[in-house]
Amino acid sequence: MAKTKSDFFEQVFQVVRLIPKGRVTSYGAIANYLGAKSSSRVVGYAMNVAHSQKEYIPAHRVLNRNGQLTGKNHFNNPYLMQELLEKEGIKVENDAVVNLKKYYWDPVIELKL
DNA sequence: TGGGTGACCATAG
DNA sequence: ACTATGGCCACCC
Repeated sequence: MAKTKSDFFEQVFQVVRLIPKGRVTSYGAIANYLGAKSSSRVVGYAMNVAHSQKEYIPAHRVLNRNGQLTGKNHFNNPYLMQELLEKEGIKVENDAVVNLKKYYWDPVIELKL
């Protein structure tokens, strides 16, 4: 692993990129996957700079524990996040994912070290 | 070095 | 049901 000042962010981006199309996960799940010591806030912080990354980060697939599109405000257009999700077959209403349990993708379970 | 901030989460009243 | 608060930990100045 290349040692960078933001090695943590890279790991977060890596996991986010691994999220299958049509699936979503939560900040807490990613934080838990990287290690319980990591707080979910840091994951959100990583997403904040995600748009600045060279690689495309499907940040629209990352939601909070409640399934709400809390980060939509950080997209170029607030509607973009919802549209991207619906484009992948995920229904979104009132800034929240419908049937979250059905689309939920937990890296701890799916990637299972 | 230290304080402020945050796209979160859980608990308490 | 809602708001308030603390904890969490990496990043930026």
